[in-house]
Amino acid sequence: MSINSCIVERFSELRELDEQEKDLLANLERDLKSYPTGERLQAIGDPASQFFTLHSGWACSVRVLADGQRQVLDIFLPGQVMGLREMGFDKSHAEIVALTDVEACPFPRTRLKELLEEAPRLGELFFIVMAREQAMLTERMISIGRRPALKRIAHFLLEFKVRLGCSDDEFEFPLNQPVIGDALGLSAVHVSRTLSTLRKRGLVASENGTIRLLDVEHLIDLAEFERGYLDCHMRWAQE
Amino acid sequence: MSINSCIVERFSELRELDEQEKDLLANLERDLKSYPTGERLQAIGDPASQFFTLHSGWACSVRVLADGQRQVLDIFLPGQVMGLREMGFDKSHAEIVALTDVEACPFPRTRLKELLEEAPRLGELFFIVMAREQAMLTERMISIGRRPALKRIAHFLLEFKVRLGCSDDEFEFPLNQPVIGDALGLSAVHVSRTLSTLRKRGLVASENGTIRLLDVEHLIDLAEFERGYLDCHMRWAQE
DNA sequence: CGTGGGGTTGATTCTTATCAATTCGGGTGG
DNA sequence: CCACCCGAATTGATAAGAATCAACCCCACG
Repeated sequence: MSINSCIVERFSELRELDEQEKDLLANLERDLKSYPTGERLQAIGDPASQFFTLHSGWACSVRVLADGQRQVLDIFLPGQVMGLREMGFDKSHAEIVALTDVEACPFPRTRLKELLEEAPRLGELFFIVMAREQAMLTERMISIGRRPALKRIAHFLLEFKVRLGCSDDEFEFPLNQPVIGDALGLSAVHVSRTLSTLRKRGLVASENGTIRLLDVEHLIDLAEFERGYLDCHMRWAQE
Repeated sequence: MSINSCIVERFSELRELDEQEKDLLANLERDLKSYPTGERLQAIGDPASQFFTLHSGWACSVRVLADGQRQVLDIFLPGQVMGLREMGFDKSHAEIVALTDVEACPFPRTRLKELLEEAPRLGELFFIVMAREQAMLTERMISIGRRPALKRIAHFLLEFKVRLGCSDDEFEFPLNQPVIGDALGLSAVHVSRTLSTLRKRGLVASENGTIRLLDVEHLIDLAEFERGYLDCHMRWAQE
């Protein structure tokens, strides 16, 4: 393949893949299209007949309520398959929106079905991927339901440190405050205030799209962040 | 099989099953154990090496925070597989608790793997089941994040009407107010007040474990409940 | 008969939303 | 180069929604 495939990279973290499996996965990421920031890749009510692999940039799925309020459901990073949740439904229940300039590859859901027939051993990996995404959903549900704003945001930031796999404590973070609010069930104004107190406490620093976690241990403590959260071990799939 | 199998019933709603598939599924529900109300089927940190099929009664998965607050993640009804989300992780991230007297069948996760090897066509159905559960999670995340208590509870009640598949507007509803609160990110006290205003408005009535929706149309309107939500069509799996 | 869990109700407090005004920085066009 | 505009972020003042605390009732159950 000419481009390096993010999805192959991701899945390789779960289990050693053979060449056929790698090829099949990489095919899901072959025909990249570019979408500018803010572009809507999928609208509510669209027939749920296609998925997307995200190759570069950040995206999210979001549900808009009657009064204009928004709830962000997922934040997608490169290597993720977007739309898997719509599997089993006729119509999409959420929009998919590009949060930065994005390269993604749309593919029909039948392709996934074919792929699983050709390489049934990949099915298990898709299960694990879905389970991991559910774990992120439930963790955010816990945040929104039971944690105050400060812990919510601290937890949210730590989650990205883990998801991005950066050993460093400074990373690109292109989410603006309204998006953070819509992901965490807060108003943009309150996100601003809360980030500001995190800054005042010397826990984080940020400048134009980059965030730096100044005291990870303290943050983990504050957020009751579970170490090992999201560790999907290769062991599992290899048993 | 001697007992009728709830899980076979459930899966049959998604696709016509052949006899082998039915047998394999029914096997997951063969060795029923009884758990009294309040019993913990699984604890946090338990090795995530087994799942449960729920045969009768209601159960939930719940996460307890350091300060004792709780967030209920799922409410399980008969025919559901409990613990699927832990797939891919070493340790369980949530408790599973019996909300009523319960009959359930624990089985090792390896059984699921074997089953999928013997009947690969069932894999797709498990995907759809997981997607449907994710849809319920996201819908509740939207409630908790963005809907006021009245709409939250209205939506919650309507969801059970759909999940229970009861054409009637009156059904068994064994959840007490603390549990409802923990599922919806509210305090038990506020659940009481909110249910009371729903009653005052003539929208619902309830007595000892039974609830009656007096004005479903109005409730749907109030909750912005999407008709067709959770309709996983047989069509999908049959394509 | 006590006991404890669930439910209700009232008073008060706390967190967060909302509304509004201001600043800042980055683009755009004259 | 500057005036302008716009979106994002900040800050203050106020309001709304829900939590908390507390008292009480009811009832099933030992």
